[in-house]
Amino acid sequence: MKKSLADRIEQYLIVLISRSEDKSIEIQRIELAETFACVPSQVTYVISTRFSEKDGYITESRRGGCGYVRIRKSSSQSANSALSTADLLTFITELSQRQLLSDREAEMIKYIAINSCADLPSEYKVKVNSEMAKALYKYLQM
Amino acid sequence: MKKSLADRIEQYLIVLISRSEDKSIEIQRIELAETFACVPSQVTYVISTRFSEKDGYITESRRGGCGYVRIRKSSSQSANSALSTADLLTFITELSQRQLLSDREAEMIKYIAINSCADLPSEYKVKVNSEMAKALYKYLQM
DNA sequence: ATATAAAGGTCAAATAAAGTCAAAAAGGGG
DNA sequence: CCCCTTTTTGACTTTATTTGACCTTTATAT
Repeated sequence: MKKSLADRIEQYLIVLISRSEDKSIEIQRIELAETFACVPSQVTYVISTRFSEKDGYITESRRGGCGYVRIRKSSSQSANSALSTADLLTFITELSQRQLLSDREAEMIKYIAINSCADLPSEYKVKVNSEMAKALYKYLQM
Repeated sequence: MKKSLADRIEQYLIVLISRSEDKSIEIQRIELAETFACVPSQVTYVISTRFSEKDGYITESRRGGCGYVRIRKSSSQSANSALSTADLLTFITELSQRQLLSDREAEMIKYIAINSCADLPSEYKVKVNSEMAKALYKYLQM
């Protein structure tokens, strides 16, 4: 499947969020646009179509000099039932840091996590993500 | 009996599906129409008359830039999708036999596969399974 | 204070697909 | 030949993405 530019930017941001300490990132719209060689409003488009409140994210921004866009995983729901893809990736990274997963295993499972529910309706996506985390956790306990 | 255009397109798609790793293909309607030198809606016609749910297929699509039509052979009709999950497990076993996965990796991924979509509506379960197979396959190619 | 530069925001147009629907054409059986 | 079903076509609709022109906000230099 050929990925659209919007899809690629989305994945990039998801990975960044998952790698972040506190499940939140701060980017510069212009910089990201340069990275992907596109117009800045493309970034705005991606954020508004894929990182909305409905998708479980909260965004803030500031204009002017030293402006930024912050995307944060809204933690309200992350307790038990719903896990964003970024959360799941973070979780996998943690397992790897605790040496419960090898680097290769972590990478592979991340790849699976990103792709296997990529275009599921978001209420199911968060569910699969959280089940996947649970399964992984349980498997490694045994 | 002369074969109609619709028949030829049907055959073509059936071959593509049968050759695919996970019994699912993703096409671009316009592209296929060009291949057969016909109007795009001819493709829609073929899909709706020969690849319907009743025929044992599930289709999804997306409009707009980088749009696609995905056709998937649904491995079990409505009852339960144990078979489809079984297919995925078989596939994972094969990867392990071909030494693309270690024993531990195969076991772990099987465990995840079984649990992560256990109580999803079956049309989505089948889909996650097939995406998972596809992701695995693609990851190991890299 | 004010001006200016440096962000980000908005919105609509352009482009790229796919879907719908009904009319026209083509077959096939009686 | 006539009627019915299937196929073929194309005009129009809907949805998604990409691009760019113009607007607003904020920090900083004068």
